[in-house]
Amino acid sequence: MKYNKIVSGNTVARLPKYIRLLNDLEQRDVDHVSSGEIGRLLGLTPSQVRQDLSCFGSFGAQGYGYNVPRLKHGLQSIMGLDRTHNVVIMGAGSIGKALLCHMRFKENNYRVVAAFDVNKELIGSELNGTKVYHPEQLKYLHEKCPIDICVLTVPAEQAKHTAKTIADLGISAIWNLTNVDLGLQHRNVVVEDMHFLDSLFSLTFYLEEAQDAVAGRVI
Amino acid sequence: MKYNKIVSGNTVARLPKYIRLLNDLEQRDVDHVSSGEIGRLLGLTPSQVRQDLSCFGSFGAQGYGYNVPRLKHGLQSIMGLDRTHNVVIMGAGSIGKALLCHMRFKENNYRVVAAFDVNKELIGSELNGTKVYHPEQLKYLHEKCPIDICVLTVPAEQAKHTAKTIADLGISAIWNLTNVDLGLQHRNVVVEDMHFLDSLFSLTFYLEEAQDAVAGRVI
DNA sequence: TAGATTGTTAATCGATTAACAATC
DNA sequence: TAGATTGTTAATCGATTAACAATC
Repeated sequence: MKYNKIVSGNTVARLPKYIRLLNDLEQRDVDHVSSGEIGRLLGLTPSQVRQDLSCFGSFGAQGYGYNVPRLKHGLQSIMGLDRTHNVVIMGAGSIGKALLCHMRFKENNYRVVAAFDVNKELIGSELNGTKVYHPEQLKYLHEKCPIDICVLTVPAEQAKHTAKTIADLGISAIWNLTNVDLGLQHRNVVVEDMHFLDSLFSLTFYLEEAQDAVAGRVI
Repeated sequence: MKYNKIVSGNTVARLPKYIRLLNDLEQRDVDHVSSGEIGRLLGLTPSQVRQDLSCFGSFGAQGYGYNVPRLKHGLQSIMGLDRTHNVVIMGAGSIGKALLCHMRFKENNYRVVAAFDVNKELIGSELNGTKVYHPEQLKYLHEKCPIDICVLTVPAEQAKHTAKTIADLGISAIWNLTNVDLGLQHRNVVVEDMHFLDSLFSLTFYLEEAQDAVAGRVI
């Protein structure tokens, strides 16, 4: 994929929101949309929308806007969502299980190849059609069927160690849901953190701030 | 809480990371730490750390740095984490259950008052010590015991409707884990989104980008 | 005291917003 | 054609980084 500009992290974080909106519009049979309308629906300025999209090429047409399916497919291709990615779940505790049952992996072109857990009662069983293995099997699985993304849902104490194992095997992406900073030294592994507690703490901060404002205290 | 400066969203997003680090340091009996050391451990510049902290007052001492417990308690107080917040879980599906079992709510001063679900088999049961009610009970519970934070883990189709109900009841914070943009009009409700798919999509983008770079393609 | 490190002011860098020629 | 809207360049705004006096 060839880009026109350097893509900022903020832009990348907005791409899924564009895709989400475009899916909505497509389902409602809207065939085209302007940057102004996209902005209105997502709380962005028209300029921002056009700047974001122009990082990846020219999707629109003057006087008309953007063709919804075309832009959607364009963005999906840019994000790699049109290719199938092999995924494994490390840790079949309740968060792992919840993801297995409720994340629309298949619909979004992710193939959940296996789950891994040290719990002997789980090993050999199936969770929503995905078989659970002992973690030491990961190496063999990866050799047989290369893993693109490891979803890390092990207990916090095992997070760093498991992450290192994954990175050492040469798996290139970790989706980290452990609320632990992995602190990996590997250059060639991409990590995306989803820290539940961090998010809840931020919410709490804003809640307190809003209540202070109502109480008339100085902010 | 009185602040020196306007606190940017980026700064707020970093506060939980400081707290996480300070907890670590406290457990290892480190009694003081410099902005340089904090920066090294979190991948920030010393300046950035000092700028962030100076939004909330003067926690440090020249030539010494920051006292770990003092800074930790200071930040916790600023974020409101030293006060107890009443929480309910809307939607006791597998994500709701996973949160009930694995989020350290209690240890972090959140009191999970109740869970709500339309599933008749769940109503009346207990999940990890939390009783499940029919959603229409929320109103009465909130009158009896004011809810600070609603955790939204209902299916996507019900997300917007449930959010509106919550906001109409006057509950001031929603932690949204539904992968849906709620689009609330209420000014006085604080929403924090945790979009699983958005996060996975961002990871996928970076993975593709990294692979393109390895393949020597132009970026 | 001398070295270390803060809090804050100034400089730089990057992201957002505005403006506008091109054109559907 | 006239109105609408793009893609891009320039202007503005905000966040990060650097510098430094104050001082533990």
